[in-house]
Amino acid sequence: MPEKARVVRPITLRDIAREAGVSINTASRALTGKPDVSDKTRRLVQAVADRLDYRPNQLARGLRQRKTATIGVVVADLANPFFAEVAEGIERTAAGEGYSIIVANTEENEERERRAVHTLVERQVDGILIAPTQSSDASIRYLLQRRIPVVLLARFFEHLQVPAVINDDREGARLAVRHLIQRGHRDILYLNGPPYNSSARLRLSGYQDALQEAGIPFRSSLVISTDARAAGGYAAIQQALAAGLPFTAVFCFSDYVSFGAIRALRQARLGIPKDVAVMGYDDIDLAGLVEPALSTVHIAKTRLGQVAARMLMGMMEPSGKQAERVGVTVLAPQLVIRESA
Amino acid sequence: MPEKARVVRPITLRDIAREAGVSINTASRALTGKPDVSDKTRRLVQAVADRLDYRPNQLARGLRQRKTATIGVVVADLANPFFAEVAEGIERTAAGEGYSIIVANTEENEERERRAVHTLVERQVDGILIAPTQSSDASIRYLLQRRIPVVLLARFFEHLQVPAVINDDREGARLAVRHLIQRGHRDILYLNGPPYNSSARLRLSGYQDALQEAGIPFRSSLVISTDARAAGGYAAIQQALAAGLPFTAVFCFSDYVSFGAIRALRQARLGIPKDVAVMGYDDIDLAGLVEPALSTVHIAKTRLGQVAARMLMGMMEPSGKQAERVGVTVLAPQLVIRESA
DNA sequence: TTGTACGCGTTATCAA
DNA sequence: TTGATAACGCGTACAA
Repeated sequence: MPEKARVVRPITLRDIAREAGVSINTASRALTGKPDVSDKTRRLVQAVADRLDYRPNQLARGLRQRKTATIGVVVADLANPFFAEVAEGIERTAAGEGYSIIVANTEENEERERRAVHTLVERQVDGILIAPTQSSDASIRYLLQRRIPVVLLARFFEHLQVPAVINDDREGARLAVRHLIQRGHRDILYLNGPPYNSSARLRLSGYQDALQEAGIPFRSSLVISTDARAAGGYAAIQQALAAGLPFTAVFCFSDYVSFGAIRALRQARLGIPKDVAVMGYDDIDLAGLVEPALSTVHIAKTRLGQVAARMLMGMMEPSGKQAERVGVTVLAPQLVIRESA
Repeated sequence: MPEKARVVRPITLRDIAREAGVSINTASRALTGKPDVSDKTRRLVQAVADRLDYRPNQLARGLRQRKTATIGVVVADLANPFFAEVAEGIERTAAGEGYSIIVANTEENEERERRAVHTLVERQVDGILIAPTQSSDASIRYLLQRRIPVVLLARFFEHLQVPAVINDDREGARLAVRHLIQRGHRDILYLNGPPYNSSARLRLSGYQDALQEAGIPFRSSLVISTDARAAGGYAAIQQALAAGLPFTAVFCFSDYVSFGAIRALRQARLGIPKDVAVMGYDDIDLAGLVEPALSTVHIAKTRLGQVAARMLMGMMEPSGKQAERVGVTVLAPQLVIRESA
């Protein structure tokens, strides 16, 4: 007959206290490094805790302290290298300060975002980092109203005063398109992201800025909205080619879109950059590894995550700044010229 | 003088109870869908809760129930598309069942893994999914000893009986190398991962299997260990070329390694697959988008995450299976022939 | 069907 | 310097 598995009850402060012959209170103070504990008892308690491998229950601690050392991270798509790198920057920074992160995916879905935010609130996270689906700002307003520290990632709302860490999208697009123009292109296709996305709007402005500087008239027919994925870039190029749109260069909303676009161009037997130049945006890891190496606009993704996390942790301190006083941090984009343009 | 910001105290069950004119207990039972509550009071309580936008404190609930509906996820590198996709599969599955995930990165560092596991234990996660750094099994043994449900991701320990969801690495490598042999290659370089990694060992076996089947003698000089990153693949090829190693094909531990290898081959003016055929492993998103499109071995990454999450959630149920009875799930790899080999 | 009392494990307050 | 006591917000016996 098999022995019944003995369920090991976790060691609590009470166990430590009993074993060390002190009160629970004293055990707590000793272990949390509070003053007003004699060195002798502190060492004793510490020794017992070590021996029993005591692990404080952070649930109980959080309940009591109204502070969980947890940050909620809400992104559109974890599998997207852009967000994955941002998340990595956040995780590293948070872990360094003793914070854990709860991660939720929205897939750009408003309802999933709503649920994710509620879940995080119920789990008493100390603050939230979120790349908002911008079809609605309800979740953000909800957090503001509940006075929960929040910092937006990579996107922002013009009409809402919320701290954010973003890339200078307008400038980045300007740099990219200016580069294409310098290489002699005048018919530049722009495969943009979805219009509700703040980056998409700003990059479109940057695209227009660069054209205007060069005295090239803007043609809305050369701007195609995509879903910002590779398939979108692929489809958009096919569509452009079929429609007989005249272009010698393509500026893409993201590196992913570029990869799709390049694939479609190749299938049409167009050489890159010989026949058509291509520029991406984001500078994901693989951009420099493919053939032709992708010319693109670099965003400091881990840095973005790191800065956002630091900003949030600052707001979460007892004496931390209020959201209204934090503002928006804008990261400078950087042009990366490789082979595709 | 600025008005002092009134901190809005969160709504608790007590507030609901008072407002609805019932006891806290009744409020709780009404909201958690327990029986023994009249429809009338249930509706009343529910209405009050909705009106006040009540959010149950999951810390308190978890403390009381000894169950947090939280899964700890420990991976080597979130920014690696492989783990990012696995994580996505986990998140989706978990969220669908009301679970949240706390994510930690180890960067293959044993010490970070140790800390991550302790943190998760202290936060009372109901179970842990982990891609173990395999330089040590201490963290895994710790979890087993504490009887915390754990499922390994993509890697496993021969000497430890721990549930795991893995890819059939040996078979995958066999398929890849067999394919190269069928294309007429006999001098096949293998850029392997680090030797402590279980996948690296198994894929090496698969490589040897395929050679043996074809009666090709194994030469250890054709196996180079890399750090499984693009830079590693790049360096390994340079080294192989410099050493004058004879090879007409390269099998790589991962797609990332392939990209690095391809870059180095190109710089040496070698055509792919004309002069050298290249096969990867993983089939990350971008493998099919680059030029030449990468031939590789497909791993169902989101599926791996999904299966692992389901397995873990099964073990976490009160009547759930014990770890010893769960076993290892092996996912079948799939050969994907594109252009590079 | 409803309410009272207690405990989950911790920290904070206050008195000794 | 230490200890008793009361929370934190919720769920669960048990009694009404």
